[in-house]
Amino acid sequence: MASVASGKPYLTPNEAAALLMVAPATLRVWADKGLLKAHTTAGGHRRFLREDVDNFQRERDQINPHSAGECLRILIVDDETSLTRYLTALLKDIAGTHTATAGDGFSAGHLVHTFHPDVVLLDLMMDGLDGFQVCRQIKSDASTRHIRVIAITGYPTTENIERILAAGAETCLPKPLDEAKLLALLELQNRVRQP
Amino acid sequence: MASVASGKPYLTPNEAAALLMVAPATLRVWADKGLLKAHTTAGGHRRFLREDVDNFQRERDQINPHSAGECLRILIVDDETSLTRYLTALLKDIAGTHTATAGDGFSAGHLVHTFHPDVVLLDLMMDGLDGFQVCRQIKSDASTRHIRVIAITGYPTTENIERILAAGAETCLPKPLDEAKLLALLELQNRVRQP
DNA sequence: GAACAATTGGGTAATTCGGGTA
DNA sequence: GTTGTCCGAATTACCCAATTGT
Repeated sequence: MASVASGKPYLTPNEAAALLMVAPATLRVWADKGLLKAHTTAGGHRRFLREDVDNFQRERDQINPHSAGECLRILIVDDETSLTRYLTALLKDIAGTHTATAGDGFSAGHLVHTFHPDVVLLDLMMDGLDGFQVCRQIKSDASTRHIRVIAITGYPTTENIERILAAGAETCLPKPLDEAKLLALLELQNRVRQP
Repeated sequence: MASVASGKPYLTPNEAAALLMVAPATLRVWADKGLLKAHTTAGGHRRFLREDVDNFQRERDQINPHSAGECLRILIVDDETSLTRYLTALLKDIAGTHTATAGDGFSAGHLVHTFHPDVVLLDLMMDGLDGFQVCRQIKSDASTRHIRVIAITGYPTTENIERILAAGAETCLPKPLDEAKLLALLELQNRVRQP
């Protein structure tokens, strides 16, 4: 019955450096100077919170090309039009969101690079499309690794959940979808609904 | 299923200048004028996205940005490993070629943006992947439209051929593949074989 | 828990960059 | 419109021992 587990809530130096479009060595300089807030592991390695990285950029009036501005960009990957339509309707009424949908693998791979999503809502069981693979590929490429992946499945078995989390998803939500929980994950609970 | 991964997701001024075949000083002028989209690091250095540079290049003149290099980049899209292995073996012995393979839709969509192919060799009939759709999507996006698509099919019916050409493919080759014809299309007939 | 590959830290030297100007 | 050059500053490369994750 376990439905929610948390993935990795921090960024490694390499990931943070990629986000800031800078070499890892530069990130060390910034962290040492105190320009960028950094946490430290027991062994002395630096860890960064996405929030801190975003703030760091915002303070410098910079736009992160990967998570541009105030708008939360959400990519919905599912071959069932019923779910995509439901999710699109749910999210588009909330201020400050931007959604796109992919019904097949090629679209998904394409949009990951042209739509530049902050989050991917990913159905696990699709015809001819392996959600686990999709997640693994997103997480294995430097240019897309930072994208949050929230999995959705009608078969929330322990094995499926473990597999998708191992693939890099931060959470696995069961169907039918708990709206409140989804919005909480996206930090959209308190946003104003648009007319 | 992807076989080629890309490095950092951004370009430094020197790298971008090299791609555009101009001096770094010129790049600064273009960036300052807003002709070329640029981001900046915390220290004020400019950073460019491959995508933006490609788009700029394409707008500036109609020359394929990658044909400028010596190397012909070939993406093979097929879920049959037998054909991909055959094609990879055939092409990799030819000087000045670089190949990547995608066995599923997501990989294909991903590699179209990270591998930056000059040509896509596309099987039409794949499990869970519609080759016609893939071709149509490549041709409908400004950032990938310039990529040549050569279709391959075991069912070269008049209808299939017409459909894929309508979708934007430049040719449809029947299986079994005519090596000479393929190499002629790629303009590789006379290239030296590597040891 | 042990082995292994990948990543990181720290330090210094080398390179690249921005801006002004020609 | 594009490029060369100069200098201080920002970024990066390179080394290797330690840490991390699987």
